[in-house]
Amino acid sequence: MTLKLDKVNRGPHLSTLVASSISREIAQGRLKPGDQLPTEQALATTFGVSRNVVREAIARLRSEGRIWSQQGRGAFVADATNATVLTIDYETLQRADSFRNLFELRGMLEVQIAALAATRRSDADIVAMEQALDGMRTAPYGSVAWLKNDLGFHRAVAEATQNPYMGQFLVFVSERVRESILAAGNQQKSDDMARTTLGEHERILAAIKAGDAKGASAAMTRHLAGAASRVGLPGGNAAAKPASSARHSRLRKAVRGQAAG
Amino acid sequence: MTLKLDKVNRGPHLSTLVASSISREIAQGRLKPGDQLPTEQALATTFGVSRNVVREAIARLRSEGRIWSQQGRGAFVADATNATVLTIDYETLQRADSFRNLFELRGMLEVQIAALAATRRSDADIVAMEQALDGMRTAPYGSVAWLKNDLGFHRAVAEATQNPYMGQFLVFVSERVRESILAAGNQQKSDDMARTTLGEHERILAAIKAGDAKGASAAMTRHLAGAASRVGLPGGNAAAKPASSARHSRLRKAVRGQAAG
DNA sequence: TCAATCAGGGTTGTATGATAACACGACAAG
DNA sequence: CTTGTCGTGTTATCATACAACCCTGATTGA
Repeated sequence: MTLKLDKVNRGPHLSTLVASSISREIAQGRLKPGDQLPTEQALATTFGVSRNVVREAIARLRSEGRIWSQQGRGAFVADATNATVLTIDYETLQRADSFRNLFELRGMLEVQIAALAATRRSDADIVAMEQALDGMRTAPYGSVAWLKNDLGFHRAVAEATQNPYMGQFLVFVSERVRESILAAGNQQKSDDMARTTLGEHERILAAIKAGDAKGASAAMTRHLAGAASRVGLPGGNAAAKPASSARHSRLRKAVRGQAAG
Repeated sequence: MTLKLDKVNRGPHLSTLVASSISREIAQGRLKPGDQLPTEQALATTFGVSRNVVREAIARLRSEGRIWSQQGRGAFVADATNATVLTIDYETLQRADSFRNLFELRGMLEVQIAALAATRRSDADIVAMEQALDGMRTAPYGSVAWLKNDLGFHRAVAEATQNPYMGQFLVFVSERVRESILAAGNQQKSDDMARTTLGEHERILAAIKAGDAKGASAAMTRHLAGAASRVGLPGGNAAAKPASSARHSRLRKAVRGQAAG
């Protein structure tokens, strides 16, 4: 049988724990922009780790634009708008409303992207969409191959806009949505769903092929509504996950037995 | 007197150089997903740095989801879809068409957000928008305070959707757009522009206040069209400009300005 | 008095070596 | 063929030391 381990392995590294701890201090306002962080040595002792680990954590936060450091002075909290990367951390992803919100954002992008794709698609884009659709036809519904081709179809649509950022953003949001779905884990499959989903995709492709922007966005809207109901969105925000609070058992060697159950 | 000196230097850290070097290897396909990276020791010797520096670079790449490492085995290149952060590096930001593409993405978000905000805004949201507008009225056009309030207005609109991801994404994209504008450095100011821009914002606010979704998105569309022309982005066919003039000095200047605001 | 200089401590950046934890194949024993 | 052990290689972490740099305050010179 396929034993589904939760993919929360999420950094047994101490530096990850330190980084998210500091990150939380910033997010919750206990460290405001401009504030100076404690020295690396102080952080090392308070967290009970070596200064090296603290430095890895700081390197990570610095690359995210959250903090900024200068030799001889110290490390400081950066302005929020300086963030050079867009990140959605795992904890907020687990909240019940985050799935609905992400889905809404995804829909907003998809509908507009479909319309744009209909007016700009090239022949190669059409081929890519058809290939992804074929891949979905030959894979069992909900399997890894199916999901991969599903995402591939939507990415092909996004790339048909000839705007690379569309695909980049859409894939990013879609992946977060997919993680949310997996975290909820309440999806049920049926052959009926496979047929319905395929039909929705085919209608999207047909509209894009015909260069019908309005039709494409309408078909995409229908597809998203169907997908929402398939994952139990309308009234069913079934967030039955027990909130994973087994995490902070004080740093150090608490990470040993994270087999979870 | 705090005079801004040329001290930015943009990453004197060796770990930054190592990280971007590895990152480039991945981006250019010399390291494919699943490939194993050289050992930390090997990387340290080839780059001529200490193993510690390599570890900081790897910690950074790992936090970005680009690579994945396991104790006792090694570090491996992760799948592209595993990226947990969305990042737009300065090199692609420098390309001529990236500004147009980012602006298009921003517009797509803004128009939809405005419509959604009109149906969901609370009184507090309206107050936030009015405050931002007041801030724009009392600041000189194009000044740091003006830009801050401009962004604040759009963020207030996004927050009125009651979907936190909307604001997060919009601010991120808008900041990249602003960086692009600063990098191009071809903006010219006039009092006329200030009045026009303010008027556009006021019409957006009025529509949102009235709960008029269609009006809000229409007003936002007009505002974006105006903004596009103000930064020298003609409506449809301006992609031909080679514009390879943006050099590193310009880029650094833009980075410095962003750090100040 | 005032200004420049300089010494000292504190902080980050980097290097180096050592140890623990883990993965994996080789190899012998059953 | 299976199992247990062991050795090697790798990452994760610790500890220490030094270099580069910033800031402050005392000293010195005019």
